[in-house]
Amino acid sequence: MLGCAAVARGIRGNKRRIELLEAARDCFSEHGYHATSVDDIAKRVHVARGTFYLYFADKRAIFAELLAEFLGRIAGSIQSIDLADPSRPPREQLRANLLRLVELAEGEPAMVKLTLADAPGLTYELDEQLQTFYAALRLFIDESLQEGQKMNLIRKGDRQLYISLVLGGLQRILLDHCRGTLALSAVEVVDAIMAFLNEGLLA
Amino acid sequence: MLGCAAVARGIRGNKRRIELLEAARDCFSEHGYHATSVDDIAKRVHVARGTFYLYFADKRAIFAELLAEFLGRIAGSIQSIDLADPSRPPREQLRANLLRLVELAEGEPAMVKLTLADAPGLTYELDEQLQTFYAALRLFIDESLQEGQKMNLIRKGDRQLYISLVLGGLQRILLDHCRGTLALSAVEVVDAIMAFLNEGLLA
Amino acid sequence: MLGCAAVARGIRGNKRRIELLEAARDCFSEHGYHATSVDDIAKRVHVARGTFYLYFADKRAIFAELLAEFLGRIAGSIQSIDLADPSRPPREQLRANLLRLVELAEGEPAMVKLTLADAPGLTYELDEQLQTFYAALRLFIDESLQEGQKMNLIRKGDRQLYISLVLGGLQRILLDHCRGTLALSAVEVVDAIMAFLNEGLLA
Amino acid sequence: MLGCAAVARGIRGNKRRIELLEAARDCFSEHGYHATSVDDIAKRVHVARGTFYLYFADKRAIFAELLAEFLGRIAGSIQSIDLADPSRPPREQLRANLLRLVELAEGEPAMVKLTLADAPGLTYELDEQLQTFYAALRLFIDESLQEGQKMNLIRKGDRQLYISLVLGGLQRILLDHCRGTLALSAVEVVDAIMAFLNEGLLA
DNA sequence: TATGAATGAGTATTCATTCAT
DNA sequence: CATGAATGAATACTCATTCAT
Repeated sequence: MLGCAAVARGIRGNKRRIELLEAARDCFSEHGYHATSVDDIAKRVHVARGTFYLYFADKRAIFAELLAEFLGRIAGSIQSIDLADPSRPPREQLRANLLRLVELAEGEPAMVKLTLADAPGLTYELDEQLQTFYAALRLFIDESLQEGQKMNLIRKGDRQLYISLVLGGLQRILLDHCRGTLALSAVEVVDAIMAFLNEGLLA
Repeated sequence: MLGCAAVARGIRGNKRRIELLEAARDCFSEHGYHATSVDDIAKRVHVARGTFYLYFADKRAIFAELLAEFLGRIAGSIQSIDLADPSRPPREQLRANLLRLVELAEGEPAMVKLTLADAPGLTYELDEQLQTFYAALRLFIDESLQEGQKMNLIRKGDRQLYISLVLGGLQRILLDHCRGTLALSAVEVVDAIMAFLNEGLLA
Repeated sequence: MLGCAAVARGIRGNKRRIELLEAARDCFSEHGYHATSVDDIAKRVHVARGTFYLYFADKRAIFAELLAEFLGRIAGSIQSIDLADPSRPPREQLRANLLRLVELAEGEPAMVKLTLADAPGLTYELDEQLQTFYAALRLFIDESLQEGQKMNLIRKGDRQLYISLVLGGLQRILLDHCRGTLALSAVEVVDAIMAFLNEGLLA
Repeated sequence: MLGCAAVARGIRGNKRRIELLEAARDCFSEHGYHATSVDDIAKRVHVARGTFYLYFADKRAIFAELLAEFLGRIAGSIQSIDLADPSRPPREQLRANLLRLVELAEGEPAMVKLTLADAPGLTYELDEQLQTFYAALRLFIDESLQEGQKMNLIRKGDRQLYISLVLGGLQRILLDHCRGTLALSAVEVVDAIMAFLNEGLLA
């Protein structure tokens, strides 16, 4: 879990760090950021409060690190679509992207909740962190859509609105999927999204 | 006599209540729930802290009331679609619903932010409040979709997933629209959504 | 006591402020700055911890205010020596200055201890505050000495060293006088200092 | 054999002790006692925190030891004045004492600051330590003055006050001299003090 | 109705000190 | 001798809430 971002402080120290990160992730996602005290996190690892501060500057720091790490994994799961590759049609590549995303979310339901439901509006700095990520993501998607529109793979229309629509829809689906509200497999989710993108909702 | 006096007080009292509600709405949307103190709200109305508690039980109460009132207005703006009315085809009715929603949001950007970005994950009780609303909304939409699928107006497929997708997309659009990120008029936004629902994104 | 520097917050509030200032002065002088907690100060006034923060931003603020107020009173007790006034010879004026100083100190033994023994080396900001005061004081004395040297009222020699010697001696005397170590009256103390300035120590 | 090993350890251990003492002296004089953590001291010697506690019981202990050592050296630099020695007139002996003191201070500016500016008001125990030293010093000076007064070498007057005045003045001069505020050589400083003691300040 | 002084529970954070390795 | 991870007591500070006026 939690990738292998932090390597400092030797192997022992890193283990404790990761324990704390996982405990924080679970506390935050169960009770929210504000309702979680540093002591809650420390207690969950059976460690004294002071120990927490050996590894993280403060409460925000551990949240920011959780967030940064997960946003990084999300970014890593998205691959640029190669329109020229004859062996992999664009729709296949898009589908693969969606599938990786859904599977990543499935494996980290707590982080999905933190990232999509709790993080927005927590702190100015955290919001910055998120805005930066989303701005980059939207830019990336915008360029892909523009390319697609040129090649008539994507319908004409306001791309920013399309992005909002798709991004929002996808976020909601990931959240609901992780919560178990949607009783579908990853593949079924992706297929349904693809169908929607292909034909819309109205017959 | 007493009655009259009481009513008079009631009316003035109501004015104060509304001032406080508006002040709270603006404080919350500007700085977030936790970064807003009861004193901030009271000061914005040029009233003492104690006065706040004459009108609201506590801080959560005023947020809950703001939320309930706005969710009520959202619910009120959505009209059931009458499939039998020959003078108003279903798509027209759906379009009208969306337009009312977008215009409602346009008029209350602060409440849109509070409802969609800040409220989730604030408190257990607030989450309950939201879940209840969304559950009812989803149920309502689900029934409409079911009806529409029966009559071949809506494509087959997992309705819950469709709802998540559309709801999430719509929420994101409302948020971005209120933030001014989307440089479109209400009608243009609605048209684009309708186009998406009609044909999807991929050409 | 404690002058009338703060007038804000109405009469009631000012009373509480002054109570807190006096409590802080006594706590600090009895146990030192670091060994005094905000709670100690509040308890001494039979008031809750939070009340302290209604009147002072933090612990340093109340110390800084005590110090500033007392340094102000010291400055106010020192009068420029008018060499031209035939009715009041310079020595008389110097004597009067010293007497005012000793009497001021006698009335505020706690503040003497805080200012002379505890304040130096507490905080960077506090040190600044003191340095500024002493720099101004030394400058003032230096000008007086220079004038005196011109008129042959003061012996030639390095003025900065003289100032250090006299200032240090005076501080020590004030401290010891307030502690009761010196079993003398204010007038006797002043007379002895004057004798020393006149003739030195060695016969 | 064991003895030799123990001594060897003792010698190395002593080296570490001294390194720690010097590091502590510099940390304390740079940032003050409270702003210096045990870790700061240990880090300065490139040693782990735990190592500190192999040599000193706690933080106060190392400060107390620094202080005791320096007070000891001060005491050692002061020689009893032999009034009977015809080859060395009393003023010469006094002058020599002052010169030794100023030169000692010049060589240890950090300790001068610690002893004169920081130590007073730090801890009850430390204050005791200082009071004991000063009491002994004052007693010693008092006896010398008494002797001097008997022989008409010292002016009549309250000896305790004289001591306060001279001690305070001397302390201030040593501090300012170490800070470089006084732009004089050790000899010049001593000469000025002697002139002051001889004739006072007023012409 | 309105006030605002007072409350005190709640938390983040620091750091001297210990101890297993 | 040396380490440094772990400890947890100690404290400053915030802020929702109350209540006497």
